[in-house]
Amino acid sequence: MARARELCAARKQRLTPRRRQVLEILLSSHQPLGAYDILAAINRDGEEVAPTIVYRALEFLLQAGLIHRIESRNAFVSCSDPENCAAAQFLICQDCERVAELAGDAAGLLAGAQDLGFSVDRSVIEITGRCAQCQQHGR
Amino acid sequence: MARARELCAARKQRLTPRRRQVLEILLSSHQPLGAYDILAAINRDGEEVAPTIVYRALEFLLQAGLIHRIESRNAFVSCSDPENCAAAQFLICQDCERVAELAGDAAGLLAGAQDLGFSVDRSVIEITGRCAQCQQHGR
DNA sequence: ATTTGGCCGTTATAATATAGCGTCATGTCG
DNA sequence: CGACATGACGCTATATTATAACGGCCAAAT
Repeated sequence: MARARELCAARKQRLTPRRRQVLEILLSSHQPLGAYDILAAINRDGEEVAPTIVYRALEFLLQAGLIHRIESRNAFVSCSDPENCAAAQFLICQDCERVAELAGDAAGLLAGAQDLGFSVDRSVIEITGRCAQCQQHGR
Repeated sequence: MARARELCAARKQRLTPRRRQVLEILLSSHQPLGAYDILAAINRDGEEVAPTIVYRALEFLLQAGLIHRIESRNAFVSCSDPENCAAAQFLICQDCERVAELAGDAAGLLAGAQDLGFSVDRSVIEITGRCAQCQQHGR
């Protein structure tokens, strides 16, 4: 969160209270949340806010690289390394629903795309399965 | 399409007329289609069918490995190599909307996940950007 | 002080997806 | 053959996810 502030300040982007609130909710969740989960979290605090508000904050946080969208889940998760989050990869456990973010450059994948003359803008790498822990526990 | 029939026959899966129809629509589109696009294509032929019908056919085709879902687009596309489609990768052009499917095993990515004790079920690899052609044409 | 641009809030609606139930077809087994 | 099980289909309804369009407010720049 402190880093998020610094990053935004450095880039002259405004990390407004609303945006902070949404980021805070995502940071303190240890699993991905849907937009309407975030909405519910806000409204649980007594506010009565519309979806569009949440989506706008999410859009900002996404473009700022502070969060990621898990496409295969329609969900959002805070980025573990905002300074350096160009090409994140996720391991998503079907059982415990936890998401691990792998850093690193997707090996040669993006390079391969660029070899084909393709100019990469954004990559989505999501691997679904069962984590080691859930396999052990036979869940 | 012929191969789809063979595959289903070999596996004792029923490629019913409805499923064939949906697959046919996807095969003859050279870009990904949303479920409601497919629905519209069916209804254009004079039928009056509900979304649920399309989603059911899509679900079957997905699990049969005959089509893929493009998660970042909520869209579906026929698989270019159904015999061998465990881990597809897509290059998605923002300008022309075309999707190229790369075969191959995602380099060491999946192996890397497995090294962590993660048992892989399904992988989504979608790279968005601009294809060589669209870059040239300055679109 | 005025303008400008960005953010917020409101209302409404669009787009995507699923639930639940009854029926009919197909295949199985006595 | 007939009874039954299974899976596919179709219908109605509804849930979930996401965006459009407009106006007000406030902070920063002029």
